[in-house]
Amino acid sequence: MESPSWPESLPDNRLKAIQELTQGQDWTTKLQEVLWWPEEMESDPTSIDGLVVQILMIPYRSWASSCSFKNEALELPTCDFHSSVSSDTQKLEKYNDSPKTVIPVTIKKRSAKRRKNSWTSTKVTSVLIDDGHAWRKYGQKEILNSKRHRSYYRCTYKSDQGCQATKQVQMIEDKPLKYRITYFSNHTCNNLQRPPPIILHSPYPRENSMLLNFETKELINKKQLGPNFPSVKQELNDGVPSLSSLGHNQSTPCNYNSPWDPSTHVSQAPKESLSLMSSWLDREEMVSPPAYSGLDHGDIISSSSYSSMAGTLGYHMNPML
DNA sequence: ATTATTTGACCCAT
DNA sequence: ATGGGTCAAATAAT
Repeated sequence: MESPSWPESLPDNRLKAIQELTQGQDWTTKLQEVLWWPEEMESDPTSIDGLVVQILMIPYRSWASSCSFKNEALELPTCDFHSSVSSDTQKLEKYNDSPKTVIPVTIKKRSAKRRKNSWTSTKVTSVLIDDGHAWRKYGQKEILNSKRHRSYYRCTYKSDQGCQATKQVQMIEDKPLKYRITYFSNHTCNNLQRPPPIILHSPYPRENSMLLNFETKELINKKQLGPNFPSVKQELNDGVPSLSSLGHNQSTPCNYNSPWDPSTHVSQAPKESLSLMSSWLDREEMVSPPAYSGLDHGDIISSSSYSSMAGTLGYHMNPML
């Protein structure tokens, strides 16, 4: 994975922590994809398991990487990076040694064009799946050489939080029904108005509604769980669970001297699962332009993908399962 | 010039 | 009041 260009003045351990978090964001995005479109992924359950373990290890590893600061707080310049996302519309003008430096940005007043080198991900699906994000349709157009229109969606929180995520939905076939869904840019918003999409819906919910049990690696029909199965919202605090809610239940207070080790709470993935994971990561359809890691600086901390996945994982820490 | 994409005002449902 | 869809116009890319 190619790391973004960080200021040279950042200490190695801080850079490492940043890279750990960046890697975690990338993995959670991939795990989200396999959960949203399991029929398109030839993934082995053990590879999912390994991926989950790796993701859960991220807070621990990034903490371990940064703990050599001892009494120095880990002051990642999240807000500054967030506003310094490299794009046509935002220009980084200055960055000096201090992580607290406020980076002046120039915002172009109006651009009707998406940045050329933005991250994209394309999926073809027979059902329009609720991907867990809030979208607002902002346009629809008949496309040349196609009988069917293309719909344009932007993140609901674009005005609130400046989230640049957009998606396009276009029907490409009637029989069998097929839609091409193209996502542009990662979500940078923190809002999770709806539960993470661990419950997968289709037009035929009785047949396809299911849950993924990380411990047994089995897909469970929702109806098997009965009507009292808790909703995700019960586990979330303001939609975004804290790390402590991820790693500790109520009866296990956080001990900062011995950080929670997720590998002891989730069935340990065999080493082979990591290689399996790598193999299907190679197959997945993320499309990134050259020399672009698919991550904006701001994604490292505030990625909704990470938050969403954190919610998902927190949910499955519920003893109900 | 043509086409694709985005903005912003407007309308409607809740 | 608020949120989401529609649509004409503006803007960018080719």
